[in-house]
Amino acid sequence: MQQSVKRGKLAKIAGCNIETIRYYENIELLRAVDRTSSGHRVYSPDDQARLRFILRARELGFSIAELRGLLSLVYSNEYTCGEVLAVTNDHITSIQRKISDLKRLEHTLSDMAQKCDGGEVPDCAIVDAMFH
Amino acid sequence: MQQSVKRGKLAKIAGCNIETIRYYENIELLRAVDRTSSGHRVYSPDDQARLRFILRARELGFSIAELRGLLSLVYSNEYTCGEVLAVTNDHITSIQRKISDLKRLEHTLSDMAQKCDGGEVPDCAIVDAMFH
DNA sequence: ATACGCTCTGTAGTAACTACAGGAACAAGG
DNA sequence: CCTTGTTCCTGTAGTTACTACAGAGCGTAT
Repeated sequence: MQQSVKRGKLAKIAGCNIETIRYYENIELLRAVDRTSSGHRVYSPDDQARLRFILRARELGFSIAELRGLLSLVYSNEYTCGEVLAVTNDHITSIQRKISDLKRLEHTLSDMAQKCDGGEVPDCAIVDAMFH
Repeated sequence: MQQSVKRGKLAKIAGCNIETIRYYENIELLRAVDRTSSGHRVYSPDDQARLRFILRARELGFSIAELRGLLSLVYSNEYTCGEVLAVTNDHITSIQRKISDLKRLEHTLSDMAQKCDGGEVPDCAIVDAMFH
């Protein structure tokens, strides 16, 4: 009971929106935590750690589906370093793919922008390119 | 009437899902096109060009909000090259920001993965890092 | 005439939250 | 003890850009 907090305070210390916590409970990323007699949620230090883990993984771009896999590994108390590494490497690959897609996009757009003189006339290489 | 098509065929030649076209009509990116007497939509070559423009801009990563601005410029018949270039440059900037965010993420993850030996033991640098 | 495929409509689902409304509970001041 | 203000509860709807489905009507080929 020492470091228990309610939802508002947890949101503040964890650095997320208060509604996000309820959302994570709804989709069962967080367990249905203990309540006071009047129904207010009470988060133990363990609950707080799990939320921090979730938020950190989300910051690192893991989807909630990926995260579910990660959490069940970690909380099974039977995970191996290799299993976690595999999930992480998959994720790195998908980030690299996104980066190269965006770079290609940037190139295309920069090329288009360069052909455009930015003048006052309604004859624009960008528009032409978009119409093909 | 020469090159008019219905929704299914338009989707096929434009390379999008048939429902996407109706969606664009709902949100008023595409106008409510002419109908046959029985209510089937009929797309003129102009309608087809506008759809291609929209799909191409979406491929280039313009959001629908940005696209709306672009379309009203282009279809006002009063746009200048400079105006289009400004929208495009904003968009390039936002893509560059996304790229650098993703690169930072990739670095963090790669660092974590490198510290992890991928072994069979349940003691993982990645998990440690996620718990802080 | 019948079968098959395309089109119509409205509605609900996707991801990952965020926001709001209406009501109960808690904490502090007078 | 009462009032006020903040926090909490619930359910529901909105966000972005689509996609999917159900049930009905229409078009065409045999």
